[in-house]
Amino acid sequence: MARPKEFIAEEALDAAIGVFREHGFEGTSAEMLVRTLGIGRQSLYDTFGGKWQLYLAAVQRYAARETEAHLSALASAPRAVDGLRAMVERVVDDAAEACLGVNSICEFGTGKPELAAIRDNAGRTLTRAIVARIREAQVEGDVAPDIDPSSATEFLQASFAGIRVAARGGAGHRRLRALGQLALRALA
Amino acid sequence: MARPKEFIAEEALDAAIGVFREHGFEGTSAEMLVRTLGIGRQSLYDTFGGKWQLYLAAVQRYAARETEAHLSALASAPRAVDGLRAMVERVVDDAAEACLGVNSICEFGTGKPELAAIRDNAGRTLTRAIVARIREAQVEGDVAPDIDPSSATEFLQASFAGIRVAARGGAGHRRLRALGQLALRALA
DNA sequence: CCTGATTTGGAACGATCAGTCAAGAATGAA
DNA sequence: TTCATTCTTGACTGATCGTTCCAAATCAGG
Repeated sequence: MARPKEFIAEEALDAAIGVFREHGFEGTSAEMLVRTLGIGRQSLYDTFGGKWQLYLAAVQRYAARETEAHLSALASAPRAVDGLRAMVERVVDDAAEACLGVNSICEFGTGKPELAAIRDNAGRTLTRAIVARIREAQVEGDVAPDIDPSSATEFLQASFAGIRVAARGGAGHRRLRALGQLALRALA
Repeated sequence: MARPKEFIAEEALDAAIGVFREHGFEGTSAEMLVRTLGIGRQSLYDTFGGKWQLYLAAVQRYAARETEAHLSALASAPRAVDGLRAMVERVVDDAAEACLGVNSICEFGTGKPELAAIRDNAGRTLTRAIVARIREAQVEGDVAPDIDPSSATEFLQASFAGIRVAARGGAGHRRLRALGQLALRALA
């Protein structure tokens, strides 16, 4: 039909995730994006619409990837508590890179409905999966029966945010692991 | 000798804290500051030096206030564990407003040494106080003896960050309280 | 009352911002 | 090959950024 694009939109999106997670939305300029994505200015605007839309798309993609990684770890062991532990350990191991989710929450809070909607949608599936796994672990005797599974799930997710903020603040892998272990201890 | 200032630097700083904690550094413009602080542009630059220096001063002052509030809650009860609980509950109660500390960590990470230095200095005193109170609580039998007090302290601080991120993401007071309770449970 | 010192507010600065335009380059279909 | 269509490139836009300059205003000391 006509000239094909010289880049792959998804790869560009991945590069955009890398910039936004490190510098935030306001801290990222259009020129940084053009340089990092390796595409022309006009291509960027033609393909993604603008800086804000690109940001939303990046958060969306990041949330999907992150959810998948969480679910995968969660299901990686037959015993529920081992799945929970694997999920925590993956967060610890990957915490060296800033989390775009935490970043977007801190930067915009609940002020941008479109952004909050992306986060909520991505979080729903994960939340359900964690709740289910905690219930399992309660049946298996690895999580205290008096704990509300929903609260425990929110606690784990908050702990992930805490671990990631700590990592962003300079905490090393050793300390992060201790944080993860203590978070799990709260459920025992 | 000459014309006195028409504003009080510390009050202006408090106003600056209010703007920065809500919009971050990059998200705050000089005009927003001028309007919110209620002082002239030139007065702002004469008094504080510039946007970045004002930000550093705001973080500094915020860190001092926050540290004091933590220490006060920590010492508010004779029994150590009650002091720890009071500290957690204060964080929960004040989480409706964004935390400038968490914000600055998320926005800049370890990239700005001057900023990291402010945080580290403010954190040192608090960390020592929490460690001491946790040791006390261990002696009193309220915190498990096999827990490393330093790790537990870092865990509590990370939990504060988690609670604050959750609040910024829209979690209500009820949920935040559950997070705080679970964090304390990890120490028992 | 002056006079020297300092603050103040508004205009203005160059730089950079996100976003657009136009013209050339590259493609597939006819 | 030719043509219509799309993509790419780089110059360009008005707006806004943080910051500075300057003149008027306001004080304290003599």
